[in-house]
Amino acid sequence: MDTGKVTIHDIARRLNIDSSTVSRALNDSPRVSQKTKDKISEMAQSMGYQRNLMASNLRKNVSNSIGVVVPRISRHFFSSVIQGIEETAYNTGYSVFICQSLEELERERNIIKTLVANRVDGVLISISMETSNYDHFQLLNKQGVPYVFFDRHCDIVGNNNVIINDFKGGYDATKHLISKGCKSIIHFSGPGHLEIYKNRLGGYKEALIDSGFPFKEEHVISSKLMESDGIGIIKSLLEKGVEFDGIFCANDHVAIGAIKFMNNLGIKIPEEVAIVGFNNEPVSNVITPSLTTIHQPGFEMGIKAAELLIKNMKNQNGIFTSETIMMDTNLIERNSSRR
Amino acid sequence: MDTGKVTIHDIARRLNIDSSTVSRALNDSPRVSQKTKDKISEMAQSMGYQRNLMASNLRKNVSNSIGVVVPRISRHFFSSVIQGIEETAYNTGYSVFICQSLEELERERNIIKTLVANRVDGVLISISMETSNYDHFQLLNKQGVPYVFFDRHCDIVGNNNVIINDFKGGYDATKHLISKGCKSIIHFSGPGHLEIYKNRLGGYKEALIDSGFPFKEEHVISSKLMESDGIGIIKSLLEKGVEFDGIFCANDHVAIGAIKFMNNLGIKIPEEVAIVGFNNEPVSNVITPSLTTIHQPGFEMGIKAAELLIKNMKNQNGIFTSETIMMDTNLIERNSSRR
DNA sequence: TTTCAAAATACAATCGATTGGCTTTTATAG
DNA sequence: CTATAAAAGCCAATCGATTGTATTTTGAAA
Repeated sequence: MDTGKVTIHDIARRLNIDSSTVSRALNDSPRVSQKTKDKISEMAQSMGYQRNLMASNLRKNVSNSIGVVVPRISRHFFSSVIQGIEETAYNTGYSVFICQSLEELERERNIIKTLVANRVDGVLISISMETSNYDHFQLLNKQGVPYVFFDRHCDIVGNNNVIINDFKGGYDATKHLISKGCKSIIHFSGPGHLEIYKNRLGGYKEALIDSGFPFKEEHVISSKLMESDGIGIIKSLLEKGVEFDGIFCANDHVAIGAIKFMNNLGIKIPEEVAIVGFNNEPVSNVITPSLTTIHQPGFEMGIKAAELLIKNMKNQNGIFTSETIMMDTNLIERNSSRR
Repeated sequence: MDTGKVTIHDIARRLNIDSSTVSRALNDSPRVSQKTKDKISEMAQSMGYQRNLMASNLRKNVSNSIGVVVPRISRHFFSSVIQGIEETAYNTGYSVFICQSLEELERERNIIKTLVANRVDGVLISISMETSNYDHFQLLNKQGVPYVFFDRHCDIVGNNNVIINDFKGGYDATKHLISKGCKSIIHFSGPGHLEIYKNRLGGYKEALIDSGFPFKEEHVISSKLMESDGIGIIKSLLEKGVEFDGIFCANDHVAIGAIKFMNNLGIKIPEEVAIVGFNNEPVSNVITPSLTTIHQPGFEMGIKAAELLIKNMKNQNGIFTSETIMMDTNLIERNSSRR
């Protein structure tokens, strides 16, 4: 079957030499003379040769690519991480497969399978909200594909992780509200099985206790942290007559929903209720009042995660190490808590 | 070299049959008996076999994948288009390579090369702001890789495009401002060589003329449409003493910048200046006042673009057709122009 | 039991690039 | 002019799956 595409054999035939010499020349091997190299690369150029990576990779048994699995690329945080990953990958000659689980476990499973079938050399994963079962990652172990979790990780030991210090983020956010005089602080938490939300909650709890405030179960409300959840939660809190003067939200979206709704009700932010988000999404600086939030170094995280993965990919003497890199957050004070 | 990965040959050896039978069985060929198929798939399962797509694709001379090139995945519009593309691709069995040019021509060039080297079966492109030279797309023609432009297209005939009716969008936005009583409307335009901005500008012009207003060169200001540009442009307009009571922005970001800056100056929106954006980015509904904008059906566009591409990929009898699908926009009225 | 088409399976080439081993060419020294 | 080591290049196997052709097996009819 003639595909119309030029191969090293075509070049070899034209120059009346062997295809192995062409291959070596194009790879700048010392086993080919400069004169021949020049002749070959000129011919390759003029014939419009493009190396077939599928063939090359098959032979070399690598793919020179890494897979990235995120819940959604549209989330600012994830797209900055991806930026960082691509930066490192680009500099080290890897190409990047970006995949979205859309927060669905089923898709996450399929993605892992496809990545394995495509023989990626490594995988970077931030798990979906639905992911509470980790069996599908065993496929990576079985196939000897190194992988690193970033941000949303699993509570399994022996993994490689690059994570945010969510505990400190939650702690700082809560302490900040306390320092602003809040006496009764609600926490909008995420799905309970996700480590990051457990840790943010943990930080919240400890900050309360450290400051001599009681921790109340009923002050923690879990949801999927969508904008609409913010509205619903505020509504039901008011209906139940729960008193509060501060909210720490586990992400910015749910905070935005809450702010919009409270703005409509005429509840004054930050005077009556101060609010802190998490993620530093671009919207957080656009809403009125602007939202105090916890910044996560997404770009740097991407770089670190890719570096850790590549380190593991090179270290293919069968010895897998496990390492967890924790990255620091910082609080950005804006008007939603400035008083 | 033993890679530890199971191949059809390993399965064949274990069952004492030929690897071709294993291959046919796993592909559910009628040439293999049901009994053998069962035996093989059971063994494949238990040995943890995963098809090597690199080998399979090499042999079949396809990759079952399409490449997508966008300026940035973090732009809401592009991520919705990608969602649509993935939807279609997923349903037709293709996997998707997502790549970001980051608005740089150089990266766009490299991406095209890498995609070609990876032998993608087709490419979907939305060009970068720097792209005014189209030579690198010739590589796709030379290699016989079909491609479709979406949103940001080239002004070359014979291409396949799925585009927004930018002219109508610009026309509607301007007409809307006029209907709200604006007498002097400024247009924040994008880089002049991009078709989409030319067309939005064209719509603006026609709407003015249709309504008996003069079109003034000095009312059109071009920039890269970043948030910071919005601030800068307003500043310089005020310094120059240009009078205006309406702004039509070629994207939402530049509009956000302008709104923030005018809010700070105490210029009342929409009373003193009404403003309309373009893209319906999520922030447009978060800023105060909320931004009237032109919605583009990103998701649907992704579906259409992928469908058109796949149609072209199948139609590989050498006859290339060219088709341009134009998608309609609609104006979303919000507070920045409600009066 | 033989016959023979149909069904099932085996053989071998192939996709395009890479690479260890072997042969030819070249250049230098004796 | 020959010997010989180094340089250059060729040969052939290989990566793993697919597929056209050839061969064997099966089962049913004669």
